[in-house]
Amino acid sequence: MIPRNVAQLATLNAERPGMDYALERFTAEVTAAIAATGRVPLDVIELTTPKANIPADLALPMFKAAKALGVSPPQLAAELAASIQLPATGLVGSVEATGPFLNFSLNPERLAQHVLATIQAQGDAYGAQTLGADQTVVVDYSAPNIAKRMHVGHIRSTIIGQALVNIYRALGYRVIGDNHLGDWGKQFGVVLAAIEREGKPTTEGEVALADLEAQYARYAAAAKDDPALDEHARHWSLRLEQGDADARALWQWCVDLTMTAAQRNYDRLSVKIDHAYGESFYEPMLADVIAQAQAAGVAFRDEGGAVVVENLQKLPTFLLQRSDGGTLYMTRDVATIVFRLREFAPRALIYVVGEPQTLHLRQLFALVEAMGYGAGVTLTHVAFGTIFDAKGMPLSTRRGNMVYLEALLDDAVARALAVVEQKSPELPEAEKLAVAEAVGVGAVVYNDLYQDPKRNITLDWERMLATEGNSATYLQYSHARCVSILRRANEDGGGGVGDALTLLTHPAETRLLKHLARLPEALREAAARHAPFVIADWCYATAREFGVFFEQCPVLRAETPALRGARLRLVAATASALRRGLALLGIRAPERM
RNA sequence: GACCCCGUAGCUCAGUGGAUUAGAGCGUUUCCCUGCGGAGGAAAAGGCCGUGCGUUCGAGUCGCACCGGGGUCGCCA
Repeated sequence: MIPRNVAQLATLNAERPGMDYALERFTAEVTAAIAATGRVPLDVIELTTPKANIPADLALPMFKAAKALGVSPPQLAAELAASIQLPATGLVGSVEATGPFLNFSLNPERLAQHVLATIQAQGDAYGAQTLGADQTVVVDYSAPNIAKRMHVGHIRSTIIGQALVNIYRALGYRVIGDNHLGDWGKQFGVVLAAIEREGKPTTEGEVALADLEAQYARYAAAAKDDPALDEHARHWSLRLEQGDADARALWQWCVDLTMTAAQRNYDRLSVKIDHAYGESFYEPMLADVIAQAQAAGVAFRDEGGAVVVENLQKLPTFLLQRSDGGTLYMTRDVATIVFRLREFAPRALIYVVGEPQTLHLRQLFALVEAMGYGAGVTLTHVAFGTIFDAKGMPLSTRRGNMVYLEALLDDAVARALAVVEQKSPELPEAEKLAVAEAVGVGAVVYNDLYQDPKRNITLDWERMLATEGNSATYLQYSHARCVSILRRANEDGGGGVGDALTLLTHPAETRLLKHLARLPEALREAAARHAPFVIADWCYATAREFGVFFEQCPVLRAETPALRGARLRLVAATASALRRGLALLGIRAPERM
């Protein structure tokens, strides 16, 4: 649904007023100039971005066109280079034939003017687009279990999901985040029975949740040897499903306790989820789902009484209802999709769920389609890999190596605070704490977002909390340096003279400007691939280019006041854009650190 | 047994069909503070892109088969 081809994008952008980013305009100008020659059929114009070692910003490979015209690619390239007319005041600086390629370069002066004006005008919204206007996307993410602490199993869904929400919003989509709480099913009966047996924990917050987990574990262990306990737990879950007031009240108490604790984690992670309907919400719709599936002929009741779905797109057989009449999470997931389609009329439904659930979601999507709900909506599973401990073992409560989200954040912040104390002892205490919070939490978030979500992650404290290289800290540090320069410029009495942005033609300046200009494109790619790491990559490349610029181009002591003014504008834009990129990932950017 | 994901530098990762040099970071070895924040910058060394066939003018990228790692497969979520 999101075009990937650059030429397509140029066309698309031209049709959308209000979108006039430098690289899109550059591409449109190049496309128009090529078309104007009348030599190349429009349908073979496929512009590509040359590799870094090629001194050009856009290339037209001539292979296809040359074949169609019966000439050699280098010959056609040379011919076009000689005859093409470039707009005099546009962003295209030059065109050159290099072998079988026609290479186009940006005009540095006009690029500088365009990019800096855009970033300054857009501020915190830099990169905003209208691509998704009038289209709704529902993102299903986080999904903690009620009466339990959030652990590393939820952190990936939460962080990746929120980044995707931010990215889609930036593209203009109406995005609805839904927290599909694990608050139902047979296991919740055990929670209630355990509380009945041992009483509500008198502790608070995460500690109370830990107590509930312990109660749960004791009850489950006892029930192994005592069928009566198991039966009692089942009875509690039944009371819950039938709306028993006491059961419902106790359930609500658990939900409130869990969500209050979760909210503190969400606040620290800059996570805000629009809804939290949870599995329980769909209870009244389940009978209808089962009936519909049978009516549609995709499910049938077998001899044992279970409702079965088989031979669906060659997928393994699965159940929609247990033989004892109970429903399954598949049943609730179908109901959830039906509800979301009716309630939000989305164009796409995105599930940010772990890779082990791939088969379940394939079955779910196939079933929903077979029931006739597939039209006009794209169902996507953004599968993320598993987190292992330093020894490569899966994390589990039983194994005793489980890592809980709050503890993880606290630990990361404590370590960051030690670094802040060492590097910046002059900061006020309150600011030290704030910086440590941003740096520590940022490290945890970035550790999850800097690479493809599909990959498994091995928990490595040293790497996660790295303060150099491709790390959150490096990005935050780059931002703080920008702000520092701007602050000192103000203290010196003013930002410099005028806005002679055409002076920004030093190679380091031009490279930085080109990277800044790429954020809109990075946003589209990140959305199309459901891959926040594209934004992380952009942030990192920007910080690196700024680092080079910082070494090579003095700002406050620039050769002339005009150049100083222009460079200050570039620094301000870098700070703003970097802050924007980090915000998309849910990472805060302190002014000092 | 079937299906899904992964395999690129010692380690962690980008590279989603096109240019005689496959890119980063960490680690290793060297440099750079009489210039704005050294949580920086520059340089070097380090690769039969898991293996083998194929498709193509061209394959890290596409197809098939193997090998290695992770995962899933009717009454849990």
